[in-house]
Amino acid sequence: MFNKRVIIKDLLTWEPGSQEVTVMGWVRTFRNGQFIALNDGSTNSNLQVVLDLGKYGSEFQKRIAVSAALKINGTVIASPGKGQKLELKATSVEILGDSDPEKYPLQPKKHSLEFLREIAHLRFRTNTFGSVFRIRHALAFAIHKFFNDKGFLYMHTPIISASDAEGAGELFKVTTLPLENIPKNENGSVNFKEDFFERSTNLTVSGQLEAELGATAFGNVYTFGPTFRAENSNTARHLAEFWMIEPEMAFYDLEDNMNLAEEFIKYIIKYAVAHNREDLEFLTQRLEDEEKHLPQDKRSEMSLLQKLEFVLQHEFERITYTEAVEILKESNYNKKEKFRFPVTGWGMDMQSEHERYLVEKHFKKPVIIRNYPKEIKAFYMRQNEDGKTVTAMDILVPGIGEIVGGSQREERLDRLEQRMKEMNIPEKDLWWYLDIRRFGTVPHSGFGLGFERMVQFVTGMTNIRDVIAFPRTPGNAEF
RNA sequence: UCCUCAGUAGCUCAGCUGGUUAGAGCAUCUGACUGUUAAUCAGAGGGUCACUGGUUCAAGUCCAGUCUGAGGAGCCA
Repeated sequence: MFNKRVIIKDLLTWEPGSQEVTVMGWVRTFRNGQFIALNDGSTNSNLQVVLDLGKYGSEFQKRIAVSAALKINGTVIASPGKGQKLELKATSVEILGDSDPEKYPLQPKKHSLEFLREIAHLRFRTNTFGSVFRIRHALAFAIHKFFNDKGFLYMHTPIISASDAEGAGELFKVTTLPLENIPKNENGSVNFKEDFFERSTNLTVSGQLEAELGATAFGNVYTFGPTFRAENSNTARHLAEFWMIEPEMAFYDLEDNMNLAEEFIKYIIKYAVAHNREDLEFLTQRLEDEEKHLPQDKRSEMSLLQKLEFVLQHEFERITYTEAVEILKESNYNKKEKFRFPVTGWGMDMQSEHERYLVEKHFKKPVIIRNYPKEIKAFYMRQNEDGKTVTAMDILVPGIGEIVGGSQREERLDRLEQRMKEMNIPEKDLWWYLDIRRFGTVPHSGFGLGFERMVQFVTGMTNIRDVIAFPRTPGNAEF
């Protein structure tokens, strides 16, 4: 019988009254041969367990080492010591799993995030990663709740795909062909007829195109699944395997799309602020301690919790691409030539330093930029009447950059076909996508939100590798 | 992939213009103490100075290459 254990998070809210309970967890510290700080992952707060002096013998006490797993029976009493309201007076202690202190790498002290990344299988046992992953869970749950409450249908789009949806980026090939002896056609190309699917396939880079098929039947759908990009990107905000949320809505124009995206982002932040207060307070403190080493001008203007509250209380700034370029051109930064990449004018693809200037220096809050030049955006975005721009929108947030990319989709068959020709997208692979425009086509819109970037924004973690359990990046697929 | 910086004990780091047996805090081990909060006190063990090659009487320190990591850039979510 193991499931009668009391969860420490719940127990800590009790009024002590000599209740007899069983708790199980892992030792965080053992002080004075008498006091165990026990943690079961439900909260960063530890339960103080008090042992009777001399009752267990020194051999047994040695086994109460950091991260040993214990089952403890005891009574909940008011704590005479400072620092905790209650404690557990142990009546019996059982060691479920030993932890050799000579070999266990974690200590009750600060570790660098780089070091913890190398022991990702153990880093959940730290306060920082405990908080990050409880918040990650809460955000994932809030996302499903938000869409479910709005009547969206959760759609599972394929992981293995034959189409290169956005024409974007390098793909991971999926094959069962023998790598040491790949069957070839007469012209030397790979003979995919002999492959498992009898065609070339890869891991998905987006579920959007399939989600559009769902939206034009169910009205509102969303996907929430893994996404794969084989780009050789080595940055604090890119992963080869990441999770993406892609809502797709029929009868939505860009305005509706932006409204939904802003409401959505605020909803899930609000959920975390309401349900993960303790973890957010811990991470807020962590960031403040971190920034104590930095010079004054490098420190954040707001604490993590202040930043989240600020985002909740203010409208996102909404500007057009054209306005964004004007702001950049007129900025003191540009006039003093502080940008590494000069602002060349309309038609330029904004560099991250430009986006960061708009978000962090100029507006100091999330910004939605819409109506980009069609040349720098994907084929499926709806063309505006000016012949130059498409109804795209990106949402940029301080510290992270682009967190959402979306658009109204081109629902007019002739316009879509013309754009695909211009961009050399083969129509024959996407016949099903075009069919949607042939049979009851409707204005529709959607966006993609990078889940890990969202978790970064809410937790304040600066490296994306620290908000996913086992990060996949170039040269790294351990665990 | 490009640019910049770094790699010294299990962890975090010090080690000056090259010069004897390479240091500290924490952790670990031994002992003391016992209502502690990253407990405290005393002692002990622990190093291929990332790797390979070079310069030099002498290299942790200088040079070259390689590997690994971080920050920035590109690609993007």
